[in-house]
Amino acid sequence: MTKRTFNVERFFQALGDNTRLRLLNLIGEQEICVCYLVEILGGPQPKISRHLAYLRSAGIVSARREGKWMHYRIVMPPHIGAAQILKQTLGWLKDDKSMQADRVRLTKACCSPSKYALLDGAPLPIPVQEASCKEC
Amino acid sequence: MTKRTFNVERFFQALGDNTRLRLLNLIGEQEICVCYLVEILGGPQPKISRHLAYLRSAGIVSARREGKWMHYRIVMPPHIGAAQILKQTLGWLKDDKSMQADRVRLTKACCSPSKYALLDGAPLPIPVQEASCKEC
DNA sequence: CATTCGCATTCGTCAAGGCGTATACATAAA
DNA sequence: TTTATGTATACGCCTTGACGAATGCGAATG
Repeated sequence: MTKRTFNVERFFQALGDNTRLRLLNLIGEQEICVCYLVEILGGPQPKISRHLAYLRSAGIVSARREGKWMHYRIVMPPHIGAAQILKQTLGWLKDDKSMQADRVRLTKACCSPSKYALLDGAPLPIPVQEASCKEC
Repeated sequence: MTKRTFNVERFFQALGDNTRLRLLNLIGEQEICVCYLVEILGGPQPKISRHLAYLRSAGIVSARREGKWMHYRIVMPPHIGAAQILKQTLGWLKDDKSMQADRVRLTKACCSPSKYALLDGAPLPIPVQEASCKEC
């Protein structure tokens, strides 16, 4: 709704921030509620929200409202080249130590959301495409 | 000499600017003199120099002095993931219309440098690795 | 030497963007 | 209709970085 034309500069700029890379890593192949992202990244909620807005404006993620919860998922850019780079980047993140740690913490949070004040009653992430969540 | 440790954010930020993408596209698999880059991009020389400095600090290019001429070439980042993304990006640029036009103009300049005031007497680009320049 | 040439850096200005804080908005619950 | 909850936006502050213009610096040339 915001950015109609895909912008290459904007695309790379969106990837040039560690918080946004962490968000993309956590979202991965799921459609995930914002509250999980806030919980795992640990920062103030507006910070997360602003970075998600940036990713939206860059056309890298899309949002869906479900009641009072917002679900985010990664959308592949229209340009084949950009899509390949995004996939490659996500794969790259999987090999990163701190990114792996983030995902482990997300998995734990998913398995027992009631232990986290922010997550009590929150909807679980929904795998998209053919991906499956072995742990949960 | 400037940045010792490779920085992921810095890497993507370096790619998030059209002038720098044009520079990387022109350098490609050659070791090329700055004067060509100034000639093709057409802007003021300090602008080109500043962007080249940015790419250097991000560890994406390296510079070599030869007399009064400076030659730039692309260096692959130490991280395999980053290297793959850089290669993919360079390939992506090859498919872009305006980037192709830049390369055509570079080829023309290489074939008759004497026609350009800035390039009279300038050293020709030197292909690196196994790449060959069919046109020149 | 001084000059010229190729390129890099500095300076001042301005816009973009990151952060924390406060607030607005949307939905659901009471 | 009020209140609470989840999320987004607005605001002020500060840093980064892009630009044009001017200047600095190394290497060749006279």
